[in-house]
Amino acid sequence: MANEKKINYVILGLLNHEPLTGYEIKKRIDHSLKFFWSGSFGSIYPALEALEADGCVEKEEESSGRGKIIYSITEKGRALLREWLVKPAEKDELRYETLLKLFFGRELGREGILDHIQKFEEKIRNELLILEGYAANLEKVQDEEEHKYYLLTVRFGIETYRAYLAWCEEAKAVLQKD
Amino acid sequence: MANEKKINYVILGLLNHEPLTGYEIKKRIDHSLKFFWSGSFGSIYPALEALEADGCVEKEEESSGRGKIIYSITEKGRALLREWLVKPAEKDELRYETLLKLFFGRELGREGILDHIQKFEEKIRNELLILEGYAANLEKVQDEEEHKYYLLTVRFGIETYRAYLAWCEEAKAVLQKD
DNA sequence: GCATGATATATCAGAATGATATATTGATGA
DNA sequence: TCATCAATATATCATTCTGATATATCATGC
Repeated sequence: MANEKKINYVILGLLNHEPLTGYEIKKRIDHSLKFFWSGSFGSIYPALEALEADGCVEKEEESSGRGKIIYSITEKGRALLREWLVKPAEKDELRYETLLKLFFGRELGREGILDHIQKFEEKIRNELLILEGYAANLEKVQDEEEHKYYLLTVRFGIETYRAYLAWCEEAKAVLQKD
Repeated sequence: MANEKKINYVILGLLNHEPLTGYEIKKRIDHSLKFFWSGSFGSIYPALEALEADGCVEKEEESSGRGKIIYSITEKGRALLREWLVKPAEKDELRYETLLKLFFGRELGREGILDHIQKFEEKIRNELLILEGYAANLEKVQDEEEHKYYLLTVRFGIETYRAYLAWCEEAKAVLQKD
């Protein structure tokens, strides 16, 4: 089969912490999971419907207001989540357009490639600051057991990004010495 | 628009170095680009047909033998490649299922998470050896201008993977001290 | 001669993206 | 008071891409 709908497990994992609307799930993905996962509305909403039809999540529709739909995980959903969690990770994938352009760099030339590296470096530097902020918070507030795991993913990001920045310096040096 | 067919530029970039069949393109992606890009037959063959209809590549069909189709880039194709190369990279994305499972680690527990980290570490260790082999070769044989850029992408992989391994040690230490 | 693995092209269901459409709520400030 | 704008919220769809499968040929070793 083609990929086994990873979005389902993302949703179940997030709902396992607290009930959420589809919109809030998207926000969690874009903030907390941002550095190692992504997801769009176009996959979230249909997946929520399918999970509900399957009995893995329950919905509670707000009758008043704008009628937002709050989902929570069921015991069946939690079982499905656990089943996936114990299985070995299938795919860890890095997909960097910057590196693709760098690989074909001869056609673009030294200056163009230096531009790409420059932009990459700036983006990483900004995101590193954000990650360091997260880490500082998580190190202070260790009230929930989850935080230990959250902090480990943040630490992964920090160490990776520092390695990226070191590489940027090296790459610039290589390209600048003619 | 939904993503602008990156596979086109991968194909043009590879053909810009030498004429190739669809099958050979897939091999190049799986070996040379493996650490930062991927691509499937299901996207390569249709893309080659479309690029040919567009005049960006030319095909030469082997009349004898199994009738393999060798594609080469045209001037129009090279122009399209250059046009894309100068544009800033749109998306650099990391998508690690291992980190996703780690983030939801509370539900799985310490032992299960240590298993995932162990497997991740082994995979990275193996791939690092391969990358170091590539680097050694590329450092020796600097006969083509391309090699400078190839080496930079390999160096990126090496430094990143070393950071991953350092993180693995840290993560195991954090989880093992109860 | 024949099994096996590599080469080679092709197709397709299913998954996911990114864009767009629509409507409501809350906050700002003129 | 009320206009405006950003954030909240759900939904849909064309396009892209994956991963699997099908089919056939070529090269190699036994």
